[in-house]
Amino acid sequence: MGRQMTEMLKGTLEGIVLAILSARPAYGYEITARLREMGFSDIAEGTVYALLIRIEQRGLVDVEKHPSEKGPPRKVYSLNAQGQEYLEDFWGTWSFLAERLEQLRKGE
Amino acid sequence: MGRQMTEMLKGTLEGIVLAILSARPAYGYEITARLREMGFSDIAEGTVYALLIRIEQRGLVDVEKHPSEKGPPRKVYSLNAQGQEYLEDFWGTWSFLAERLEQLRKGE
DNA sequence: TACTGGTACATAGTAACACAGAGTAGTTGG
DNA sequence: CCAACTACTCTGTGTTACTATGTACCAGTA
Repeated sequence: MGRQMTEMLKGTLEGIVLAILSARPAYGYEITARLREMGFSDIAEGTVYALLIRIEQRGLVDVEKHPSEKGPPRKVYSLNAQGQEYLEDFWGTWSFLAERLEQLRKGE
Repeated sequence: MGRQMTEMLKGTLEGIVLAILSARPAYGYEITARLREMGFSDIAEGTVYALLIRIEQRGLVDVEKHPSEKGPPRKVYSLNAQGQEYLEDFWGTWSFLAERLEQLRKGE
C-alpha cells in the first residue's frame, strides 16, 4: 500500500470498521474481506484484528463467540451504545476535516 | 484536541500544508496562523515546523530565507514540481477515502 | 536600562497507529 | 499426508502529531 494511504488510514480505519459494525455485527475475518471488497485491497489482516482488540478494550463493542462451520470459532463484534456515540463523534470529526479539505481543493 | 482529530490529521495535515503552499509560498509561523483561522485551533506550532522540515528533506518544497521586520528571518517554503506531483497523489488518495466514507455514511 | 509581548524557528521525549511477518488452529478435498 | 481456506494472535518497526521547552530577534514602554 502507498505511504499516503497508510498514514491517512490512521484514525479513519477505526471509524470505517465501526461504521461497518453499525450496519450489523461481524467478525474479524469477515470485516477484512468486506474491506477488500470496498477497495482497501491490501489492508493487513493483523491490522484489523489489532484494531478490534483496541475497540473492545475501550468498551465500544460487545463480543460473542460463535462456532464456525469452517475453522476456529469466530469472535463476533457488535456496536454497543458507547460505540454508537463514539461513531457519531467520528462522523463529526470527519465532516470537519472533509469540509476544510474540499475548501482547500477548490480554492485555487 | 481530541484523540480522533489527532489521529485523523496523521497523513492529512501534510496534504493540507502542501495545498496551502500550492496557493502561494509561505513561512511556518504564517502557516500555523492560517491553520488556526481555518478552524484547526490547536495544532501545535512544533508540529508544523517538524512537518516543514520533513517535506523539505523529501524535496517537495524549495526554501528561501527572507529577513523579517519583526523577529528572526523567515524560512519561506514554496511548492516545487515534485511537491505538485505529490500533492496530486494526495488528492487521489483523499478522494478514494472520502468516497468510501460517504458511501458508508449513507449506507444505513 | 530592564521588561514585556509578539514574531519565528527548533528539538527531545512520548503515545498511537498501521504494517510486515510469522505463528497457531481448525476444516475440507485431492 | 498436505495444500488451501478459514480464523485469530503476536512481536517488532516506522511514521506521525503532541507536549514541553528553549533559542533568538525586535518594538514599545516604564
